[in-house]
Amino acid sequence: MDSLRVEDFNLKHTIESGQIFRYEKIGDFYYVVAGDKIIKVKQEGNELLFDGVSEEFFENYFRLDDDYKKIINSIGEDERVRGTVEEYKGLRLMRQEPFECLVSFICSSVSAIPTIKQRLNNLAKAFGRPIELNGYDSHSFPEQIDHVDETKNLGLGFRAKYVDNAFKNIDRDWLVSLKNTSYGEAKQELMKLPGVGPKISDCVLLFSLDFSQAFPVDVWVKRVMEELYFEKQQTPDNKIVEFAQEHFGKNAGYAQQFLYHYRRLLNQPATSH
DNA sequence: TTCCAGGTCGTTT
DNA sequence: AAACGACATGGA
Repeated sequence: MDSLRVEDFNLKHTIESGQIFRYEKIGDFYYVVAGDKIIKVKQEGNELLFDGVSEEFFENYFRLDDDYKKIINSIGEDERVRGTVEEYKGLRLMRQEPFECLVSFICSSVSAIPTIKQRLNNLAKAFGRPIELNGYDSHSFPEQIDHVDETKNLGLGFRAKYVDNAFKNIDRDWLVSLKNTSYGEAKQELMKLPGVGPKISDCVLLFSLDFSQAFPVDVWVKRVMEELYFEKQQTPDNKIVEFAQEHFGKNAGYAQQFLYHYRRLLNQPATSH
């Protein structure tokens, strides 16, 4: 068991804010599956205790390199966001592996989070390999999949063809190389992929490719933005993105994550996961 | 039973 | 350019 001291870090809010889906809480520990690794982690005050991955991997995955104070000061200039930052202080963006992130969010469209988690676990069970840590069993994210036909009931629905295409046709290195382009160009490139529109693109850009200005607009973000910034008037998603990036600046994506988390918990008090 | 969920696509105005 | 219905599935 390794440990790291952290400041302004809240593990619960970070893991349970809809960025990742394949995690389970058992006792005080979260078991997070990322790629072919299981990360076992719990927080005790300003200390994170973890097992299953190197310190280097851990710091990268949880973006401990972010200048958090600077980021929340910046987005907190807006008083509505400042309220959510105070309530959920320590919520961090994570840095996922791009291809796994892309497939995860292709699987996410018009679905509730428990359903998405189930789908990804089905996919891993069918095409990944067994992995284990301290008695916790799971399956790695697949390298490749066979054709996802209807007989294999993974619950993917109409997304099956998009997932199939992603595994067959996306060059992993090309995906990573989008980091070296501009936000606008990277988004355009991602949107050429079948099943990938502006929202999923922004999720991949924000959660895996370090574009912190990306501002994914799902039903919750749309709701909270219209309530707080558009006088409850229906507003097209692209107008919301445009406004947010202008209003919140280069860390708009961080503001988005606080607003999403805040608004979703308004509707689902206590129960969580 | 109906409604909704971290949307996107093809078609029609 | 914007609006609209279809698309699968599971949980409340």
